Formats: sequence, structure tokens, C-alpha cells
Amino acid sequence: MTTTEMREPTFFVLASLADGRKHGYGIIKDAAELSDGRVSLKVGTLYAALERLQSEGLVAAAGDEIVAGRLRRYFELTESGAASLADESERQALNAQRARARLSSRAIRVAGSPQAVTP
Amino acid sequence: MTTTEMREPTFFVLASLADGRKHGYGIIKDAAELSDGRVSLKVGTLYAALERLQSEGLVAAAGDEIVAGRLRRYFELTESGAASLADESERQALNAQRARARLSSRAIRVAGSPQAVTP
DNA sequence: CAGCTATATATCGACAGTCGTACTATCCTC
DNA sequence: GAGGATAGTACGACTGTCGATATATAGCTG
Repeated sequence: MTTTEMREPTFFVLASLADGRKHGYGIIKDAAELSDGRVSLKVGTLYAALERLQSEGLVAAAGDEIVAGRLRRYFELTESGAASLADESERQALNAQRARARLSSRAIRVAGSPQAVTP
Repeated sequence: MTTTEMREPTFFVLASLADGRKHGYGIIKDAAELSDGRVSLKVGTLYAALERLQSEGLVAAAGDEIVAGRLRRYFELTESGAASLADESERQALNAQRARARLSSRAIRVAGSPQAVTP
């Protein structure tokens, strides 16, 4: 099974659920925190992703609750979802490592042939 | 300047160009090698990406050549392109690290409360 | 020499995931 | 009682990728 690319919002939905069940709005807050404010999940994106991830078996519904008169839909990561997140993390770490290696070889090359900077 | 998400094919186009100028088809071969065969850039994706990246100033045309009767269009990474690739690599490495931390805390939690596995 | 593979680029419709926006509804604070 | 935070629903628009088709040259095989 070859893992295809996972988009950043989707990735953070899974990452957010990785340490326990959460409800939709809670995921948004948590993802923002987890990414140091970089990722702000849009509601449309979130619920679309949750539906898709459920149909793929990576996320499961984990009970609805009514708190202070408002509905909360809880979700949790499945074993398959945790495995996918682990795969994706590995892929990204490896890609980043490869790109950095290339960039450092570029730095050496450019420094080694100064005339290449201004042809 | 907040960096937005970069898709995997685009990322590998930049990564491939990071160690020197290449022509389109050469990028495809190189990206496949660089990713251990995981990424096979489609021609449509590649040339669309190259045009887009040029208009964004991340990639520049680096001369056309005719080799064995066939046209070769060469491309190179700009300084801005190298910076974007570095940013993107850092982002991915950090995301992967955060996700792994979450996953390990999950493993501890699940191991620590076995009844949670079969509710 | 016909057919296939590899090299090399161009183009285009279809699709998936995200964005942006608007909507409903409750609770709390100023 | 206006505004903001919480919580979810719905939908059209946009962007990058995919898949397929096309053109052309070179080299190999039957």
C-alpha cells in the first residue's frame, strides 16, 4: 500500500486527535496551538476532512454530547489513522532531510564557483 | 511573509533543482531517484509547476539546448526558490516532529489504560 | 521496416481538498 | 442588547495534480 500525499490541514486533524478524542471546534483550537499558530483550520475544511477520514477509516465518531446547550461531536483516531499519521510523518521528515542535503550541496557549489552567482 | 503549503510534486521540483540546473525530463528522473522511486512526476504537473514557479520567481529559465535533435529547456533555482525550499523543509520537519510527539503520548496513554482499547 | 521504448515537450478536461463566506444557535460579558 | 466566543452546517470558487492525448527524434528488436 503506497501512501499518497496528505495535505496540511488533514495532517493536523489527525495529529490533533493523536493524543485523545476531541470535538470539532476543539480540534481547531488544538491544531492552532500545536502548530504555534501557523495552521488555522477552516470550519468547512475541518468537517469535510472529518467526514472523509471517517469514510477512510482513519477517524471514528466518539460520541455526541450536549454541553451548555451546544452540540459537541467527538472524534477519535483509529489504529489505522495512527499508522497513517506515522507514515506521513516519516515521509515528511525524510523529504525534508533530502531537500536539506541538496540545499547544502548547492551552497558548497555556489561558494566554490563565485562566477556562477553573476553569469 | 507567511509561507503557505507546498504540494509534494512542487517540493520535489525545487529539491531536484537545488543541486544544479536541469531540464524538464531530467527533473522527472532525478525526483524519482531522490525519493527512492516514490515520486513520479507527471509531465502535465511538471510543466505546469515550472511555469507557475517561474512566475513566482522561485525558478528561472537557464537556457535552451538542442541535444541529439531534441529540444532541452533548462531551469535553475533562484535564491528565492532556495529560501522557499529551506522554509518548506523546516516546516515539514517540524510538523513531523510534533506529530511523532503526539503519537508517542498516545501510545503511552493507550498502554496505560488498557480498557480504552475495547470500550 | 514495422513496432516498441526512451527521450523531450505541450495541452487540456476532470478531480480532490481547501478556502471563503454565510447561516443557525447558545452562552457570557460589557 | 450588542458583540464575541463556542459549535456546527452548507456551498460555490479556486488551485494544483492527475490522466490522457499529441508531436517528434533516436535507438533497438523481430
